[in-house]
Amino acid sequence: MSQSLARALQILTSLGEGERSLDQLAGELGVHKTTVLRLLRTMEADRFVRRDASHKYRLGSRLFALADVAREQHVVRQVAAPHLRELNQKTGQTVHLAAWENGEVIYVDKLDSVRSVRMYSQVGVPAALHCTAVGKVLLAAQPKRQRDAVLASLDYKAYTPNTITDADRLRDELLTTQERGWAQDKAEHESFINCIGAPLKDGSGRVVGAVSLSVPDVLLNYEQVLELLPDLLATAEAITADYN
Amino acid sequence: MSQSLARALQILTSLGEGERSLDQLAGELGVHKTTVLRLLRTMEADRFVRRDASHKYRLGSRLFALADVAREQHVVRQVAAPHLRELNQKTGQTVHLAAWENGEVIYVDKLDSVRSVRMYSQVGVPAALHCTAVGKVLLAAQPKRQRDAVLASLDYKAYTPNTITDADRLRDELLTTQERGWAQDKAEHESFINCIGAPLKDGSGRVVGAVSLSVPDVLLNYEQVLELLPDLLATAEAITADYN
DNA sequence: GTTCGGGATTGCAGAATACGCAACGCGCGT
DNA sequence: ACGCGCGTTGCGTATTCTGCAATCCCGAAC
Repeated sequence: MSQSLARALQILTSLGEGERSLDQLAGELGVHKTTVLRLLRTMEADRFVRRDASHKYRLGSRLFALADVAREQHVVRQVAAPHLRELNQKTGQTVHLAAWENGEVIYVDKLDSVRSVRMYSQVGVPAALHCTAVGKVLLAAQPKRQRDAVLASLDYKAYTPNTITDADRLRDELLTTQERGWAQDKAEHESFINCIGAPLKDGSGRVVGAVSLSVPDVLLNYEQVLELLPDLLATAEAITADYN
Repeated sequence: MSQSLARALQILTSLGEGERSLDQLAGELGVHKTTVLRLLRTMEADRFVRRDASHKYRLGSRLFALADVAREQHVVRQVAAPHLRELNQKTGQTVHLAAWENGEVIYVDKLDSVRSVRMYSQVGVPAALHCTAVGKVLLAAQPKRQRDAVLASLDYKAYTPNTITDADRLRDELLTTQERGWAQDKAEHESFINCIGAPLKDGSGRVVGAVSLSVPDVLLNYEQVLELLPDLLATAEAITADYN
C-alpha cells in the first residue's frame, strides 16, 4: 500500500535481528542503496534507528519508549498482570499471556518459571496456532467463518511427534477445547513440555486473551499438570471478573 | 527525506501517547484521512499498529519484540547492567544510564531507588543537556566543534531556580566537569533532587555513556551525596574496565 | 423497518515524491 | 601512493503517493 513505508518497516524488522550495513540492507530488500539510505536517514532523525561510528545501523532508542507504552496499552495485560504474577508464584511454573491480533496470536506477557528452565517463547512474537494451548484457546473462540479460514491456511508444521498436522483433527480439538473451556498441549510444540490454557473474557463475554501454564515433564508429568488446572481456571475467572 | 515514512513515524509517536482514531490522526498530521489510512494499513500488516473493534488505532506488538532487541543491542547497556545493579543495591539510590545518540542524550537504563521515591525520567526519552548530570558529562565529552554548536542551540529552560540558563556559565561548568571527571546537578532539573554523574569509556578511551546517582534531599543533602562519589566513580571505572 | 448521519473506504487523475543511475568523496588497507 | 569498498550526492524520470469526491457500512434514532 505504501511502498516506502513497507520497506522501512522491513528494515526495522531486519535490524531487529542484528546490526546491518547499508549494502546489507539494500541487498536484503532488493533495492538501490540510495533508497535505503534515505529511509534510514528519515528514521534516524526520529531516533527509530541509530548508527554507530563504523556506519552500522541499529535500532534506535525511540523504540524503547514506544514499546513501554505499547505494552501498557494492551488492556488485557494491565488487568491480567497481577493475577498472572499470583499464578506464577503459586504454581512456580511458566505463565504466558496471549492475545488475538490481526489474525495471529501474540504473546503479550510472560513470567518465567521459578526453576530456571527458560522457554524460548518471546513477548511480541506470534505463537503457533495448531500446537500451543493459547493458540487453540483463541482460535476456538473465533467466529466460525474466520476459524475455518484460518484452519485452511495453516501450515501444520510438525514441531514434535505429537503435533496435530491436519485441519480435521485440529477442528475436533478446537471443539473439545471450546466445550470443556480449556486447551491442552501435550508436548505438541516442544517435546517434554506440556501446557494447559484458558480463555479470558471481557465484560461482554467476548474472548480477549488466553493464559497458559507450561511445565517441562522433568518437573511434572501431564497428569500432574492437570492438577494445576483449578489454579489456572481460577486465575482466568479472576481476570475475567476484573473487567466490570 | 521520505515524506510518507516521516508521517508514519509521526503516527507511531502520536500513538505512543494513546489510542487515536483515523480522523484524529489526520488532524494531527494535517493530511487527508486517506493518506493516514494507507499508512496505517501498511503498518498494521506488519503488526506495528493494531486496531481494536471500534476502529481505534494503537501500537502493535511487533514494537515490543523490537524494543527488547533494541535494548539488548545497546552495547553500553549490556556491559553496564550488572555494575549498575550493584551500585543501586549498595547505595540504595536511583541509578541512570545514558548514552549520546544523534545529538541528544538518551536514558538507556534506569534502576529505581529502593525507597519508593520514583523519579519521572523514562528510558528511551531524551534528557535535558544543561541541567542533568548525565547531560553535562556527555556534552563535556563531545568534540569542541559539536559542543559549541550544541551550546548555541540549547533553549536553557529554567526547570528550577538553580538551572544554568546561559551558554557561558554552562561552558564553564562543562570545563569543570571535564577536569574533575564527574558532573553535578544541584537541584537544577528537579527541585530537591541532587545528582552526580560520571563518564563511561570504551577500550579506546572514547566516552560512550554516563552513569548517575540521583538523591532527593529528604534523604541526603548535597554534601552527603558527595560521599557516594567514590562508589559512583568505582562503578564507572569497573564498566570502563569491562570494555577490554 | 426505515431513514439519517458519521465515519471508514474506494477509484481516479494529477503531481509531488521517491527511485535508480552514475559520478564523487572518503577512509582503509595493501 | 594507490586502489578498492562503501557511503554519499545531484539529477531526470516515472512511479508512487496524495487529496478529492463519491460510495459504502454500521449504528442510532424515529
